[in-house]
Amino acid sequence: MQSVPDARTDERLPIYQRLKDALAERIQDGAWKPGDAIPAESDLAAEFGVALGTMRKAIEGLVVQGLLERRQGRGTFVRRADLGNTLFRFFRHTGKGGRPLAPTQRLVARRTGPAGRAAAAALGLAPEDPVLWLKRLRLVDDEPLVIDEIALPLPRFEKLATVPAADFDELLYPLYERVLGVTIARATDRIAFARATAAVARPLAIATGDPVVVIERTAFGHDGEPLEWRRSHGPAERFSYDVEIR
Amino acid sequence: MQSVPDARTDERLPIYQRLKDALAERIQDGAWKPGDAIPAESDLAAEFGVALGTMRKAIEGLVVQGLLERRQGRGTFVRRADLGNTLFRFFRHTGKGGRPLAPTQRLVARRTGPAGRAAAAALGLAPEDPVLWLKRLRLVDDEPLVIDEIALPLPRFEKLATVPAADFDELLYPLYERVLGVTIARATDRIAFARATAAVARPLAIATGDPVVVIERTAFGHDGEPLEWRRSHGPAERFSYDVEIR
DNA sequence: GTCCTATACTCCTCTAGAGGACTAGCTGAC
DNA sequence: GTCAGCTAGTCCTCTAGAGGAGTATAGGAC
Repeated sequence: MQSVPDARTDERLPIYQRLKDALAERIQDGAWKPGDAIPAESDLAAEFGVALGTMRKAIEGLVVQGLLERRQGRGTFVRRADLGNTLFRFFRHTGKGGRPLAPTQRLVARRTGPAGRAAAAALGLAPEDPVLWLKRLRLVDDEPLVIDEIALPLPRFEKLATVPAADFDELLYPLYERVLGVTIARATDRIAFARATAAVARPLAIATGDPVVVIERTAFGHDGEPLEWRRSHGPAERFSYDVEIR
Repeated sequence: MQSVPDARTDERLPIYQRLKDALAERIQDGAWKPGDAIPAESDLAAEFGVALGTMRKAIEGLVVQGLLERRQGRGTFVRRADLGNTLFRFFRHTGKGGRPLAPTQRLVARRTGPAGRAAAAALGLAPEDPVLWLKRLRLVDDEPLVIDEIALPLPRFEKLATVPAADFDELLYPLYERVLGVTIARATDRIAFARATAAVARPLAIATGDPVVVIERTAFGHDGEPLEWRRSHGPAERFSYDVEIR
C-alpha cells in the first residue's frame, strides 16, 4: 500500500504549510490548550530553524482558520470557542417573531448502524459504513420544537457511544470539543418543507401530515473534513431561521 | 471645517494600507478595467518606491476583498464580477433536491407609497416615509416560484421609478449597480412558514391557505446602510434554501 | 498606597534580495 | 507542420535583518 504523504513532512509542500500543520498538531494534541499563549514567533522560528517571516505566514494561516488569535504586544493565543458568541453560532432557530430561544434538549436514542444514503453522501462514506446515530429532542418551555437525527462517523466519535446520557444535557458542539477534541468550524444548511411522517409527528406531538420544516446540515472541521450530518424536523408554524449572507 | 483624513495619504496608516487604497482607486476610476492585468508586482513596487513584500501585502488585501485575482506565472488581474459565482451570491433558492435554478422574472407592479411598519423598521425610516415598491414574480420553467414585494428608500432609488420595465428582465442587484451605482454587500434573511393569503395565492397559482415559505430580507451596502427590504412568498413544497455558516 | 517610568517582552511593519515555480511564446530541429 | 526546448516574464517562497507599536510589570519617587 502506498503511504499517504504526511502534510507535515511532504517535501513538495512549502515550508509554511508544513509548519502550519505542525503547529495545528500541537493544538490538536493538547500540548497547547485553548486560552494558552503559544511561544513567541521568534522563538518558534528559531525552534523550527526558519526565518521569522515564514513562521509568521504559517501562524497567519491558522489565525485565518480560526485556530489562533493574535494580540499585539501580548502574544499569540489558542482560540477558545468562546461560550458567549460562537456557542450559538450554529443555532439559527428563533421563536416566531425572532426572539432567541433558550432550549433544553433530551437524548432520545443512541445506536450504531449503517450510515444510509443521505448521511453517507454528506460524510464521504459508503452507505453501509457504520456511524453513531443520535436522536435528540429539543424543547422550549417544555414544548417540543425540533427532533434531530444525527450521524457521526465512527472510529472518530466512538467515545460518544459510551459517554453517560446525562452529559448530553448541553449543546453538542461544545460536547464534541470537550470529549473528543473535535471542533466544528463551518456548516452548510439546507432548509425545505415537508409533511410530518408518523415517526416525526409523535415526538413533536403533532399530527401526521402536518407541515414541518426539514433542515439538513453537514458540519465540517477546520481542515474541511465533514464531521457530522444531521436532519432536523420541526413544526413549520413555530419555525423561524435567521441567516446573515456576506 | 476639519478635513477628513484621506485613507490614501493619512500618515498614521501603514504603507500597505495606503497602497491598497491607491490601487483600489485605480480600479474604481477605471484606469484598470475588469479582466485587465495590472502591472507586475515588481514594477508597482518600484513605481510607489516600496519593497516588493510591502506591495505584495497590499495586493493580498485586495485579493481577499475580491477586487483582484492572482494567477501564478501570468499576472494579477482585476476581477470581473463573474456571472458564475458572485452574481448568485444572494440567490439562495434552489429547486427541491438542491438543483440550482435559472429563473426568469417579471415586474408585476411598481408604485411609490409609504414604507409601512415592517419595511420602515428594517430601513431605518418612519412608516409614512415614501419608498419605491416593486412587485415581481420569479418563474422557473414558466411556473411561478416566488412573488417578491420590494421596498427601496426613496430619494436614492428614484431613478428606478422611471427605468423601462424591460430593464427589469434580469437580477435586481446588478441592476442597482448599473443604474444607480449602488452595491449590495451583505444581507440578512429570515425564513418562516405561513398559509397563503389570497393576494399571495393568486399570482403563485396556488390555493388560499396552502403552505408558503416567507423570506424577509434586509440588504446592506458596504458602509452598513440598509438599502433594500423585501418580503418573498413561495409555495412551500417546491422550496429549498441553502446556506453556508462559518 | 498611588502614580510614574524604565524595561522587557510581544506582535507588526518594512526593507532588500535570491532563487523557485509556473506560463506563454518564440525558435529551431525534425 | 509538429514538437521539444529555450527564454523572458510573472507570481511564490524564503531568508535575515532593523525598527516601531502595543502591553505588562517591577521599582522607585512621592
